[in-house]
Amino acid sequence: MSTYHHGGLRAALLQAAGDLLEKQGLAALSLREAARRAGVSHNAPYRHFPDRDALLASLASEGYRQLGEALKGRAGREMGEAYVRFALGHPNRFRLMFGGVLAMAAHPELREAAGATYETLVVAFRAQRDIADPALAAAAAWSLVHGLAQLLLDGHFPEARARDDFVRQVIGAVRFAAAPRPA
Amino acid sequence: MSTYHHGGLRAALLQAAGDLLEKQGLAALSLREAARRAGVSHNAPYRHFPDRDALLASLASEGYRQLGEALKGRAGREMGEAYVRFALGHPNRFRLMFGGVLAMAAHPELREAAGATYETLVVAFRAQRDIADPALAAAAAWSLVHGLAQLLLDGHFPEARARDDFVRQVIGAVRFAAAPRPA
DNA sequence: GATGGCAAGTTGACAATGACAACATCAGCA
DNA sequence: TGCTGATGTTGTCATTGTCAACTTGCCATC
Repeated sequence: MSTYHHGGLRAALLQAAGDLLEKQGLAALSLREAARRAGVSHNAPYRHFPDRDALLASLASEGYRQLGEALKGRAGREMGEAYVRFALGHPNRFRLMFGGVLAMAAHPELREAAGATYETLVVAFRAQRDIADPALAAAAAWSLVHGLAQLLLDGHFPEARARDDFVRQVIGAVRFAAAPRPA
Repeated sequence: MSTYHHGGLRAALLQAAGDLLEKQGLAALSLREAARRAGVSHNAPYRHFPDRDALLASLASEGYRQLGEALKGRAGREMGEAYVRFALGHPNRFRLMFGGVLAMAAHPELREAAGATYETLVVAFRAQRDIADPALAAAAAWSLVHGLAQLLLDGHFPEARARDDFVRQVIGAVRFAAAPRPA
């Protein structure tokens, strides 16, 4: 069987690149190494991705979908905790998604995946009737958990020995402005 | 005047690298380009920084100090807004500081600069007596503004046409748990 | 069943980069 | 005067992203 044509190279590359990213970090992720691991020549990836950034964008999009899955079905605090858990569980993927390496504008695929995930958040908040402005609350909630995740990842909360508790407490320390007057 | 010895190479490199970073982004920042701009050979930087990461760490430390300056003297909402303003005003520097490119642990200089800035935040909150747990509130506040900044930077809030107002509103949508009982 | 075209892979090349080693310059001090 | 160490320099290497040109082999069409 001639293996000249790989068959599922695109998927194999994403797999290899994902492995590299998660286990060794973004810096270790080169197109050539991914190609090596997929058992093809150093230029084969260009048949499936216009350039390195395109590969990264695909990995990030995967990440948004995974994150969306992790949030689905949860609400409130629980959703926030799931968000942070995802970030801590996939630090390098998370950083790729939000590290500003990729310009959202240049990768429509990214924008769509990210937008869909955000939508999950907004919907969850829209359900709670006693909140003044659900959209604003959703933005604030996302900001809170996102910032918390990022700062934990970067090691900015050394006092957080027991991460799960810390996360719960921080999220618990916040209230959202109630609807001014139930008119 | 023989210019064999530059005199202030370290500072000149930081200057050049800072320019590159802020104007063209992290990807465009190479040791060699910085050396070129400082008018020295491609290897001169190694006399002042062990490797590229060390240069980046210095740039990030500068950033923490600048951020500290921007926060100093402000409190509450105002401090939060200043935080976001700093991030939006120096996007690439901010991303370098928090993008996870640098491992805090590997650069003590970084840890110290970041810690000092965080201290400013905690102190500001400790002053407010009606808050249950100031340390927790500080962590939550930092998370909130940090996440907000990051998400804005990445373009995740396309609805935020009027950024300043949006920031004010999001920050305003949050309350911190009050002290349970003024014992 | 031959054939021609096109997607998918391959080899080869190039410039840029981070890093190492060996050499050059020069200020200050014994 | 002459040494020495910090600061710069030149030379070199492996790695990487990307472009160009060539190869393979499946599929449709005659």
